[in-house]
Amino acid sequence: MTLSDATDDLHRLIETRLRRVDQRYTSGRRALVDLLIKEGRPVSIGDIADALPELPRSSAYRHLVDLQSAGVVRRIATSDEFARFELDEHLTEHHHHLICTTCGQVLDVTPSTAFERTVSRQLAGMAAAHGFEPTSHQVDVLGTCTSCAQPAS
Amino acid sequence: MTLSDATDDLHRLIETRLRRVDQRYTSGRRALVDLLIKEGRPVSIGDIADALPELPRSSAYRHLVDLQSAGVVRRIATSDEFARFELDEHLTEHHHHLICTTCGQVLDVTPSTAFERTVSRQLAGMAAAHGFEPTSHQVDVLGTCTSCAQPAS
DNA sequence: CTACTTGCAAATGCTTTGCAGGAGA
DNA sequence: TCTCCTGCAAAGCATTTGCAAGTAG
Repeated sequence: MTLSDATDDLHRLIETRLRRVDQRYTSGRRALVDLLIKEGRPVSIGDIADALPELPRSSAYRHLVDLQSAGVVRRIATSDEFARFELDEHLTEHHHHLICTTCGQVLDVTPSTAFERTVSRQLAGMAAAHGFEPTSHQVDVLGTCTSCAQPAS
Repeated sequence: MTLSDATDDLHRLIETRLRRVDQRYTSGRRALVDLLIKEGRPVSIGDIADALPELPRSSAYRHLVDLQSAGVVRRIATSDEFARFELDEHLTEHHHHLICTTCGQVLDVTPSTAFERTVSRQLAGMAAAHGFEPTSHQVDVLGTCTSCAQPAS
C-alpha cells in the first residue's frame, strides 16, 4: 500500500464520518484536512489562513466546528490564547505534544507502548480515587524548541 | 506548624516574588490569591468574578498578568475557550489535572513519586529525540466527573 | 427540489488598554 | 513624592452568526 493509497483511505473515512452527521466533504473542507495531514502537527487559525488564503476565516471556523462534531478534528489545549487543531487520534496515532513556550509551536511525539501502558494504568488509578471516569489523556512537555534555543545567528 | 502559619508563609513568599518585579501585594491581589489557595484547583475568570464581585474584571485580568510575571500564578491549558489559572507549582505541589469534558471543571491530583520518575525520564528521552529542551510537563486526564456521571436526580 | 455550504459583513463576548484619581513605601 | 495600583469606559481582537446566493445529491 502506497502513501497516497493510505491518504485516500483516510479521505474516504473522513467522508463517511461527515456523512454520518449529514455533512458533505466539500473542496474547502478537503483543503483544510489536507493541510492538517500535511502539517502533521496542531495548527492555529492563523496557520490555516496563511496556508489557504482563499479560504475565508469564517469558513475555516465553521469547517473546524463541523469536522469536530464529525469526530475528524480535535481542538487541543494550548498554553497561549490561540486555538489549535489537529486530526483526531482515531485517524492518526495516539501521541503527545512538545510545546515551545517561546514561539508557541507544537510538535507531535509518539510514545512507546511501554510508556503508554504505565501512564494509562497510573492515571486510571488516580482518576478512580476521585470517582472520575477517564476517557483519554494528554501529555504535554513544555520547553524550548530547537529554533528558539539557537542564539540569533 | 499550623495550617495558617503555612498560609502566612505562602503569602510572604508571594509578596517577595512580587517585590522582585517591583510590584506590591495589595488587598485586591491578596483576595485573588486567597481564592486560588481556597479553591485549590484552576479557576476561570468567571469563577473569580462570582467569588469576588467587588473586584472589577479588568483588575482581575491585570492582577493575573502581574501574578504570572511574578511567577505566582500559572495559566493552564484547557480544552474549552475559558482561560483558567492556578497557583504556580513552586508554591504548591506538582500535580496533574482531571478535566471533565462535560462541565469543564478541573480537579487537581498529585501523582506518586514513582509515576513522576517514570514519566519524567521517558518524556526527557522523547524531547531529546527532537532536540527539544524540556522545562516541565503537564498531564491531563479527560473524562467525566462524579457530578456529571450522576443521572439527573 | 431540498438541504447543506459559503462569503460577506455585522455582531458577540472575552480580554486589553488609556486615562485620571488613589494608595503604598 | 515617586511609582505602582485601580476603576471605568472604550477599544481590540478572535470567534460566531444572519442572510442570501451557491451547490451537492
